[in-house]
Amino acid sequence: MSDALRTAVSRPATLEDVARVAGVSRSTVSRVINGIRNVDLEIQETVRQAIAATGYVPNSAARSLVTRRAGSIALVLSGVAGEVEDEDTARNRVLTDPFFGRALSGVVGALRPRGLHPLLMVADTAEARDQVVGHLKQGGADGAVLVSTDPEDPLPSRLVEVGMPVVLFARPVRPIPISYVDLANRDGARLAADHLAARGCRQVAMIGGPAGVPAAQDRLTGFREAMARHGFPYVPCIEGDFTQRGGELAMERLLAENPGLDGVFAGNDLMAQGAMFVLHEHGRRIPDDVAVIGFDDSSAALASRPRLTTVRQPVEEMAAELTRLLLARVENPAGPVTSVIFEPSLVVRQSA
Amino acid sequence: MSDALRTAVSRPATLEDVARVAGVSRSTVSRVINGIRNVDLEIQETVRQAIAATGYVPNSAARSLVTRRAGSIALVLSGVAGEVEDEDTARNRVLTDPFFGRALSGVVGALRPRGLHPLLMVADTAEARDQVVGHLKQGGADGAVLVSTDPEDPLPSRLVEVGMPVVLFARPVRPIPISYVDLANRDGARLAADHLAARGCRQVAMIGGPAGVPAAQDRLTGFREAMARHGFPYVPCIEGDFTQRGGELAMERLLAENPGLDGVFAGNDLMAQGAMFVLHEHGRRIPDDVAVIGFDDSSAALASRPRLTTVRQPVEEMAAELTRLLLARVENPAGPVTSVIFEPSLVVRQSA
DNA sequence: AGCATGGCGGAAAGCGCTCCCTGCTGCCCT
DNA sequence: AGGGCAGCAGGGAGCGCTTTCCGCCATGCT
Repeated sequence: MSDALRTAVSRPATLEDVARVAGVSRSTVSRVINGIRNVDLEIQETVRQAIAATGYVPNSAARSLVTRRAGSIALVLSGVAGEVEDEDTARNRVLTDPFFGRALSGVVGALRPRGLHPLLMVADTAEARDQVVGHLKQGGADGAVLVSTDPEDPLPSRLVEVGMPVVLFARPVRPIPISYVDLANRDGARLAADHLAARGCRQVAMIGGPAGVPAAQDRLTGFREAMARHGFPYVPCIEGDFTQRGGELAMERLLAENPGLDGVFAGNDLMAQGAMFVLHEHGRRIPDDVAVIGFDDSSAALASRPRLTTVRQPVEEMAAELTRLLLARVENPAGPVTSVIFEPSLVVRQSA
Repeated sequence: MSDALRTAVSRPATLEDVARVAGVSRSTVSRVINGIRNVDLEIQETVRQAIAATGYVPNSAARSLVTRRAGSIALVLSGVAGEVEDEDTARNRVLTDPFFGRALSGVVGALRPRGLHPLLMVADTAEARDQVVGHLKQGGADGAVLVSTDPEDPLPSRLVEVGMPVVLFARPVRPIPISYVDLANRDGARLAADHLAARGCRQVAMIGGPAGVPAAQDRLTGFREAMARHGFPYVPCIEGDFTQRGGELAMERLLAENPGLDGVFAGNDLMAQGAMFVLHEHGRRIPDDVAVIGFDDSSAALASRPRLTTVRQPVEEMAAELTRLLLARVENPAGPVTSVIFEPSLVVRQSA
């Protein structure tokens, strides 16, 4: 026994070692460790002691080899390369975006109870995408949670084609058999419109997200529809790129074209923040002269002054649910493709 | 051949399959894939074609089993549990912190050329820490980059003890044999002090980080020393917790105790931002009435109005270097323990 | 011409684990 | 009282890969 202990120090203990110490076979030890089926209680105890004595930890590579399970899932950030910026800057922008942090938090939270951890992959170039596909095919992960910023991203369909369990944050542009979570974006936009109208705003405008992004389209459509119901048939909209800088630029133009503007709805909080800065520079008081509503309820909403009234998107819960969807698919790849749509809510603070 | 191709479709191709198609042995194929040693060029070509034809991808579990390399490294965020907040909130705060995003970006950037990806682990509870240690011992990752917010975090020494390649972001409180990167925090604080003094500030104060954090201590010491050289023997300091809210609270107190204050140095940008809000509420103009300097040069610095003058910490480069340090250690565990100290720089914008 | 030399490919031994299959024991049912 | 039939433990195959060892052949030397 002391011999067994000694070898355990030099070389990591194996099942064989534990079996020898416990005086049973490998199979029995394996049974105790995994689905404890058909093992005498007394023997179980002996084995457990032997495990403790040897300091045994199962080797995950060996286990993966036979079970064909990696025991990890990939979190892929895809299609993030801007056209002008370089790779590093683009990666940086995405990873620093509060949205990403919240999504990550949700994924981690959902994975934790299963003892799993996400493998973080950034697929911002064609080469990186190949690498991701390769890694998953190698069995480097059992499935992937995809957060794609580019609606034309080829990765989702590629992964679905190779039979990988994949789920998507946000509805895909083209219908493909894939589970996803999304937000009822139109409803969110309606919430904002109703609030602005109730405040008595008579000349509102929107700073939209990139035209190609479905969520951005839905927010615009929803906003315009709701405003139309309130008697405002046309709402001007300038397209932004979901960054603060983009919001500033859009606001400048909006203000130039509509000096009498008294309400702004931005496609996300970052752009709303940019808009508020510009409004401030132009001497407009918020919310007295111009009311501003954002979208997301990210940390930026609380970190701005005045504090931003915004449409809350429960990103953490959405990411957690998405992860659960993936896990279900990993368990049962033939299972149904499902999607869950979350309802937004309006968080009223000071800006509107 | 068509038969070989057909089976390759149903079941992932193995080395054996490739060997059969190429008409060589497993060993040869393996040699071609890895360190191409002693293989005839013509045969290499044949093998490569066979690989392409079968769509072969090496199974990483099998490879790991024999090479004893996981082919991934862990990025561990440790000791993040606040005392009052719940687990989810704490995790959220850390993952949403711009500092984390930048660090992550650096790690990913350094890993990319090697075709590696980080496994993200959050070790905020004792249980989670055990899980991390377990996972690493199982061979789930070849090493770990540790970003620890709590200076008393037991994880670094625990991992060093079990012989895991580990590196640390920021100098450990107690000296342990571990490679790390850090910033010359005192120099950074001096930069801020010199700038404030040069502006003609006569009554400056500081909003420090948590007293237990070495970096926070260094920034305070460095600032006080430099201010003393400028003829200001005492600089009041209120401790914050590196959050915007903490900065607001500290600023309120500072203002109450030193109404004539005309310069503030905050231990990080988030707190500086909070301070600016409070200053604004109290009718102080920035930088005319009160000059404000932050620390980090995070995205928050650019996202605030006026734009924050701050001490830049090259987090991305530091994280990248740290990752390289880890990789070196994984390659050669007996190698020397090294640490790299980065120099900060002052980024002058509008707030000071 | 014969022998050492070295480049090159194949055979086979595992890496540590899971899981199927077999065989043992003790019990119940007929 | 004998034949099954659970319940439980062990033997062993094999997951897909790397790597050592060995033997083959062609070359260069004496």
